[in-house]
Amino acid sequence: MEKVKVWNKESLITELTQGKEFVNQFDPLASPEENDFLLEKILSSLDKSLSILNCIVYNGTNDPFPLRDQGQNKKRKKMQQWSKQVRVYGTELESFNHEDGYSWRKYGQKNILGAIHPRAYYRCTHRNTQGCLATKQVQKSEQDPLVFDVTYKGMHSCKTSQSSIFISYENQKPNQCQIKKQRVENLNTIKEETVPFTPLQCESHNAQFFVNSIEPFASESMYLSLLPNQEEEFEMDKILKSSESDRIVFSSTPTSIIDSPFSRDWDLSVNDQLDVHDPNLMIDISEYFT
DNA sequence: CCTATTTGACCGGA
DNA sequence: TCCGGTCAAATAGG
Repeated sequence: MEKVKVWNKESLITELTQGKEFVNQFDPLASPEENDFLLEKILSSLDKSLSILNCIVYNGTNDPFPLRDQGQNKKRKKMQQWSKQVRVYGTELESFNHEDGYSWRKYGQKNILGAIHPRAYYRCTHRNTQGCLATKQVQKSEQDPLVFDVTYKGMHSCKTSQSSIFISYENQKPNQCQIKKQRVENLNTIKEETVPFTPLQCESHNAQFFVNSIEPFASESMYLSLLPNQEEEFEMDKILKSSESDRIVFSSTPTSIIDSPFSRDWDLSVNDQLDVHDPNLMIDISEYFT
């Protein structure tokens, strides 16, 4: 399972604050060298902030990447579309394969006029089997070779997501926590069973997760993946391992997104609860279920 | 053999 | 007609 680095809001605030500091220090009367230096710092802060935003967990809104022309009662575009930039690290650079919770199949690549890098076209692997029409386009950024522009088109209608824990906000009563285990029996049917999973259990197992990714098409839910080195006694991991095609819905409380513990905590006042091995972020999920 | 990727051909909107 | 997006045959690889 691929790990995706996650940053928290504090890092974002730190970066932005730092950027603001640099802006404040900017003095038109200062030497060009000094201001160049400051400008570089400002740009760097903004760049880092953007990177953090690209990785940060989305919570409260249904559409973290709103369309520009999403106005009033105007006709919707034929297909929803949103873009984001993804920064890659180390070895990912060579073979860009950003794990976003869905499986994609490449179906084309084009050189784009005026662009240095070609654009790659992907569609959902389950297009043929489940008629899922989601697609995405990936193009290396010209400004930063570590950044990829990713444009998503269409919503996923497919039901499979391998080896992911799926936290769902929907239809929950307060202070309940359960795992819905979904097994894809065949291409058309999904068998679902509910496994109780209390906050106590979360705590006793010291459940820690890497946030894998949060995608706009999963805006009311999020994918988490288990830490690979905590597998032995951890019940959920056993469940995960029981089938390649298992999908686990890890359900929690809220009656509304706004009141969601995620929207509260996902403002990532994640401080002490977090075991931070920079730059990866681990989240003790027990705090979200109290 | 099956599935995924590559890549030139093709299509259609501007 | 140009160009971005998709198709599909060829190819790769397990």
